[in-house]
Amino acid sequence: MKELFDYINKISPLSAETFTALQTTFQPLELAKGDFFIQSGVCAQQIGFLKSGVVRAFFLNQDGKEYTKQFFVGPCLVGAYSSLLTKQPTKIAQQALTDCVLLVANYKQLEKNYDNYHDLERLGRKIAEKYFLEKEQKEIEMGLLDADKRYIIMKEKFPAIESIVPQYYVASYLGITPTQLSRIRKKLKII
Amino acid sequence: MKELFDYINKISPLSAETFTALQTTFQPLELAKGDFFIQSGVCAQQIGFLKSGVVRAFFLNQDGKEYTKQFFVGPCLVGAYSSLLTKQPTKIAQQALTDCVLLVANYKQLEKNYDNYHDLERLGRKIAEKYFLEKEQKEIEMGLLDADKRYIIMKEKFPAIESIVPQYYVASYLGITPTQLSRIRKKLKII
DNA sequence: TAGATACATTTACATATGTTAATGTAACTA
DNA sequence: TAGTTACATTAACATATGTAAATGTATCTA
Repeated sequence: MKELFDYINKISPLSAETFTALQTTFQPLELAKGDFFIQSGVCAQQIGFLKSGVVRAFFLNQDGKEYTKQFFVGPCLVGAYSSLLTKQPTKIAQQALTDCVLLVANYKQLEKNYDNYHDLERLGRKIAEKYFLEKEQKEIEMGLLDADKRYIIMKEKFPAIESIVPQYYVASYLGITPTQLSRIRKKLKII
Repeated sequence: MKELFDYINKISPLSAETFTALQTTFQPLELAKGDFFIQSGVCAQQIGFLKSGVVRAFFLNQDGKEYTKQFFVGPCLVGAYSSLLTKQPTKIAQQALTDCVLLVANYKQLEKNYDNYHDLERLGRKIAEKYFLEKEQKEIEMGLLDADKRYIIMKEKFPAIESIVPQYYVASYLGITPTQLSRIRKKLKII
């Protein structure tokens, strides 16, 4: 539980009282490699704190084409955030790429506490703002940069990712095919 | 001021008291077509409520290439949100594409009120969450869809946009060149 | 060790998109 | 009205990326 406390406090500090109220709603959970934290099509109910492991969030369209939205590398929060917010079924699935250790909580229960704990509401705001900043960054990259530049940026952000996840997931994160990623890697090696 | 009140209440209702406190920080502002609400490179200080008019937010990279992140069609909020959050100079400029009527407020002053008014903090959370949802949607479109599909989606979302803004801004919103947009339009007309 | 499995790379060709420059078109202006 | 300005379209060619299939390369397993 200390890891969660430390992680949260870096985003927005909570009073001891608030954290105690929060604490009781979190339960331990373990995922084996390949397990889903959440499947596409269901309404998200849980938010998770990923203590260790790697999870990928991905979108699968009607043609069977996948887009890997994000890699979560613990410690961080996981969960189908947009589904939690909208109460609609999630279009984005989240799957463990390695064995994972988590703490999970029912999001509705957390939300209820917003009324009683102003500092928790602030945490909620800070988290939403943080997520917005991340999304905006990636949006700019996708709109403005070629895949090879996006690849370089990704390697700076997650230097180890290629040794953890298969190359076709990396390609899908970049919005390209494994073939094209192969070409880019080759090109960058030569340069 | 009523328009602002109505707009905000749809996102998250405020008490009369909170809204009164808020109200005093907003001042009227008019922008002529072509004016900048905020220039790239400066620290954003103001958040604006766009009563009427169209503003575009865009990113300009070192090569002089532009990416139009967003069209704001009033009534809605404008402002370099990421710069307001991070207190760093904005990389994203915002420019009036038509004459605009706004109410503007100093963001720091608003932020101060977060401490005193829980419902304002909630509004801040709801706005951040709303922005996140929009960004995530666009991210998926950019990662998964061809430009012609993105064009069709954009037309559904802003049916009038092409009659308001020049075509090269639309192209830049889609992450393509005017040339390519011209081809897509032609293709879609034939089909 | 031989085969199977899972993934990565390469090849050949097709399509989407970019670049540059020419041409078209409408609205404004002297 | 003729020229100018601002923008859109088109043309010709180059590059980035996709698709499908073959090949390469580890690692696992019987």
